[in-house]
Amino acid sequence: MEGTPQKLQIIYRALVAKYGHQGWWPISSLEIAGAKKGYHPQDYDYPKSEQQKFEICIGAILAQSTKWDGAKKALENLQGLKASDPASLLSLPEEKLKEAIRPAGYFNQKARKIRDFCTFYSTLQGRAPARDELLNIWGVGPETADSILLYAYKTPTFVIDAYTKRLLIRLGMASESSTYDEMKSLFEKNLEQKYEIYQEFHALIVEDGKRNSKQK
DNA sequence: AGCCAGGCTACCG
DNA sequence: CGGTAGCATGGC
Repeated sequence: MEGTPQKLQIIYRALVAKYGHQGWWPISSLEIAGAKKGYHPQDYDYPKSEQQKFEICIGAILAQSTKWDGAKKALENLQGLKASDPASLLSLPEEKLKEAIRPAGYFNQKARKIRDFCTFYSTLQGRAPARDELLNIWGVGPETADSILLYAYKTPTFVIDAYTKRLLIRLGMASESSTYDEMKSLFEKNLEQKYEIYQEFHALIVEDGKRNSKQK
């Protein structure tokens, strides 16, 4: 794979040129402060607080197979209930939790996922989770685990989602049968292993994917 | 009015 | 293993 590194770097630069720096992961407190949609372009220091870090984790679960707006509304509802930390979430009655996260869809499953995640998160005592630990949580698969590691913990692990797979197939760099880990290592082996680049690249791919699916 | 979102689990052969 | 139904809401 001689041309692969250059290919990915060229795509990356082209996407930055086309859409500009994205500033993922969106953070609700920034939106309140006036940042566009809660994004923070070219500031890679987020999350800057424990609360923001936790919000990214829950947001990653809520955003599974759903539009971000729905996940965002769910996060806002939880904040309205003052349930933005593991202990508060765990003490929330089951029905209250489901009602709050309803806009994110799959609320029965996601309620369990959030509860299980909170239980795990509480055992961390502030340390970063290992990827395998995340994957052992019910409801956390590879994309959610990598999103949490990349955006909440600044770990240089690449996130593969449906848009990424479509892009790679379109570029002839993957096939329908390519596995998650194959595609993930394609990026990780051919790019500088910097979390800033991984964060930006994934966000750009999603932006590109959304626009392409809209116009067609 | 259907289709599909920034997936994952369970269960099938 | 690979393939797929089921999960649910909301916007277009």
